Amino acid sequence: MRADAQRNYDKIVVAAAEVFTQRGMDAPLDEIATRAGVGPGTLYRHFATREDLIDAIVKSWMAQIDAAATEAVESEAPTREVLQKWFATYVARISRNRGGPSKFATAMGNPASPIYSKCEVLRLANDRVLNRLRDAGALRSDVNALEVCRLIGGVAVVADQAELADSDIASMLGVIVDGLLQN
Amino acid sequence: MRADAQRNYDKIVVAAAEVFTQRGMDAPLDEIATRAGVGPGTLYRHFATREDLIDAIVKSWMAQIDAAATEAVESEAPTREVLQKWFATYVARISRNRGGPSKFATAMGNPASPIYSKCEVLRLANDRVLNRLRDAGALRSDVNALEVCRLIGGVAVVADQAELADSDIASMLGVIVDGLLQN
DNA sequence: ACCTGAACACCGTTCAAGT
DNA sequence: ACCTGAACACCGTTCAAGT
Repeated sequence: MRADAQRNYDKIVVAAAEVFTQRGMDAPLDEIATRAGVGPGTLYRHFATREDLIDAIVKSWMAQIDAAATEAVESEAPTREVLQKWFATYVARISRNRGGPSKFATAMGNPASPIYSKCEVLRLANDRVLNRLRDAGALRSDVNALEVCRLIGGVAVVADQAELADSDIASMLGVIVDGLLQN
Repeated sequence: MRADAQRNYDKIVVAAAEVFTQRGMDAPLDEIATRAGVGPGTLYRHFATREDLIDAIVKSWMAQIDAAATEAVESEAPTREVLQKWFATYVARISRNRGGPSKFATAMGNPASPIYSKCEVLRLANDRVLNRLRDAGALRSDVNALEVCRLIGGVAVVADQAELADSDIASMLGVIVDGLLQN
């Protein structure tokens, strides 16, 4: 990539992170271009769709998700608490920007989506945690990581749209945790 | 209301029901006005916001929800099956139009929303079913109807956005059902 | 090869003019 | 009192002209 193109690309990503944080992931792309100091055409040259831009933004979120999953896998706390904490962290991470949970929900399990690879990271992180419980014989047998991503994603979407408090999220997650454990 | 106004109101509601069914609840209002044979200003005179229009449309859905709740309350089938079937019906009803689940999720528990009264109908229907289980001692104690509306609503939103099959919805609901029953 | 910004399209919303 | 439809605003998207 040419030096000036690389510079513009970086400026757009920085501006998008700021605008998405302030106004949510459905914010006008125009505002991002303006803040980055480039024309709208330049934004479109680098990111053909809004989702391509989102993909670049959430890239940096994934390491934190993986770290949280690792912590859950290695934790020696009771299974229930481990799961509850992991889900709470998961929701918090994908809810960093308003409108974000909905983007993940739409892309989850859809290989055609520009952010599909990020959804795969989420799914694999969940899979690691679930496998740890499965080995311990604590998990119900008819459930897979994709399904769990969707269940927890649903909580995140609703919490995002209705602007729920953490305590509301926690009790909703509690129901799902209990539904996943035992028998 | 003047006779011509009433006629236009009715035409708009009929047209909206058709357009929402075909194109979802985020369809252009302009298309509804055109199909109803009225100007855009007339639509705005009768329905100040999109949600006011949605409120008029979903009004006719509520009787079906109530009927399903009554059937669940009076059913003599095992609790698990009763809950599972009730939730499946609930999701199907609020998912009749694409984009619908998200509207309910946003309005649920928000008295300022134009469709709040319809959300209350949903909540009370859920409350009736849950009380039946509570009396039987089958329900966990720390959960209320609003929370359940949100949990099931989350499933509906995700299913709607990812265009999930009924079988996928059923297994997600199964986890929640198990999480709600016993202890 | 990349950038700019004018231009177009689409759609929500308002309001002056009409009945 | 109600309706019409032109007009405006906003925003996504493209593309001819420039470097």
